[in-house]
Amino acid sequence: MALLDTVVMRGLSNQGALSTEDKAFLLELELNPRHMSASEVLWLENGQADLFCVVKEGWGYSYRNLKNGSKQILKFYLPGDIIGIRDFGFTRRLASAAMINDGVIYPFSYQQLFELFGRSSLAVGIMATAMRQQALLSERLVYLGKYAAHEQLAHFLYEIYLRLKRIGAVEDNSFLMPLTQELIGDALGMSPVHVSRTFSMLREEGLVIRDRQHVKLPDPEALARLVEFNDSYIDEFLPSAFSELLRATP
Amino acid sequence: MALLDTVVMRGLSNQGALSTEDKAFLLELELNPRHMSASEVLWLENGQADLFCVVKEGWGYSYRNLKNGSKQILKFYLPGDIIGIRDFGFTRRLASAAMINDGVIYPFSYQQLFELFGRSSLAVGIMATAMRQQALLSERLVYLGKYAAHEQLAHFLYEIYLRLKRIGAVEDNSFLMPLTQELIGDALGMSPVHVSRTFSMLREEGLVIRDRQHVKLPDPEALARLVEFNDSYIDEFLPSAFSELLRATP
DNA sequence: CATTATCCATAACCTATGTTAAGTGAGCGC
DNA sequence: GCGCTCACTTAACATAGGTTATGGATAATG
Repeated sequence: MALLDTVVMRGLSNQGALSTEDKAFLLELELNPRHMSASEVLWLENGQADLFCVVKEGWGYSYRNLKNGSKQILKFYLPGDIIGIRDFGFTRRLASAAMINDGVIYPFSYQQLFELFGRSSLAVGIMATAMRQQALLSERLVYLGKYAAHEQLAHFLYEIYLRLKRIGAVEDNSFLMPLTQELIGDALGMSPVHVSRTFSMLREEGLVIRDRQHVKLPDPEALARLVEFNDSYIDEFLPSAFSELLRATP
Repeated sequence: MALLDTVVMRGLSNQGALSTEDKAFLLELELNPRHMSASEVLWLENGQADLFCVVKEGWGYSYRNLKNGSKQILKFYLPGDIIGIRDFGFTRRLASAAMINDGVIYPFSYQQLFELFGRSSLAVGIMATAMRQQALLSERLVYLGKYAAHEQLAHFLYEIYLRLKRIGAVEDNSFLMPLTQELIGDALGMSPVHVSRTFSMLREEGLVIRDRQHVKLPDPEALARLVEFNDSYIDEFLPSAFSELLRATP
């Protein structure tokens, strides 16, 4: 029962929180264990997201390949860890995953996970929202790790731009951003002075016009190109991933 | 119906995925809106984690205060965002949260969220696992943002140490770590050369002994002090947070 | 209107970390 | 045993970004 070997589950089980039904359900969930060899890829970025795995033996990791040829590792997975719930709520993988050394994993389908949430698509929605937040966090981590200040800031502004656009708070490529440069610095891990420098840089390149809280991106697409913005993680119409599942489970 | 104003929920609703029961449940969930003024704190790190909020108006942010006096912002929250599900599954807050400007928020209790998951503490377990992953991610982000290389590496090693200890893979303060310095560099956003330099530094200080994959931490507590490791996010016996809830909802 | 506090821009200087390169030792195939 | 390759170490040099400081807007306050 691989899922039971998960740290949290083991805790729940010890406390008697898992009902007999729960345990029966877990057994039902179980697919075949899969033996993996070192460096074997579990899935690639943009691949179909339809399952997650419990790592039984060996180490794995998830990572994003970057435009400059390097990669940013998001997380190492040790035995007992669950790999791949990150993408629950998305149709495609946001990051690749691979093994480091030989190991054994137990795959579970999202479909099964979905059934687990029972009748409430509300619960699914909450879960999806949480995963979407995590996606934003991961993306920021990637930029913190490997990109230069002007790329980070461009990425940050573009993200805000997209998120505001979703809720109709962008007009004529302009929006209100009630942040001081100090706050932005605290978010991007850079000194306020350098935030200012970097804003000046972007201004000179005609990418960002800013007057206090008023921000205008004259050419959002240019910004997006600069940072190779992968908007699937923010713009994807999440629930579509569920509508299929909903159809499958009447 | 603030929760319905959430991006994901709106999507679900549009697609007719929400049943009448779901919607009734949502209505029931609703507490009173709360008017917040600029800079007002929603909660502090280590405070009790018992609710989350939907931001209706204004901007908010979550952040961690760092030992060096600065802070790392984890996320900005815009209208329609949910703030505070991050801590679902923990008893205490892992990060503080505050408003940036004036606004309105709708609080919801974790208790209600818990009921939403219905009879399945399995679902709760999955959710908690996901949140725990996010906590690790946040912690890494904090270190990427504001700490020097040797602090980052020390933190990384201590995290691995704790995680391996949980699953009984540490003996006599030693463990097997099948990572190259290049992989570690890809995780910490630093060049492999600097990983080597930094390992040398930690070795000279007697904090880390390493021979290829064999790692020994002669004095784990010293490492923990060096990085002010907040182990609540990794070591907390998560399900205890639920046992109360379970008792409350027979 | 005067005063003060914020926020921001720019400059000069300093340091941590990236880059490139060369050398060492362990493992492994031949 | 010989010559690979791979992982690591150390050194010399380059640079992005931190730090400190100063001045100038703009907004808040009396």
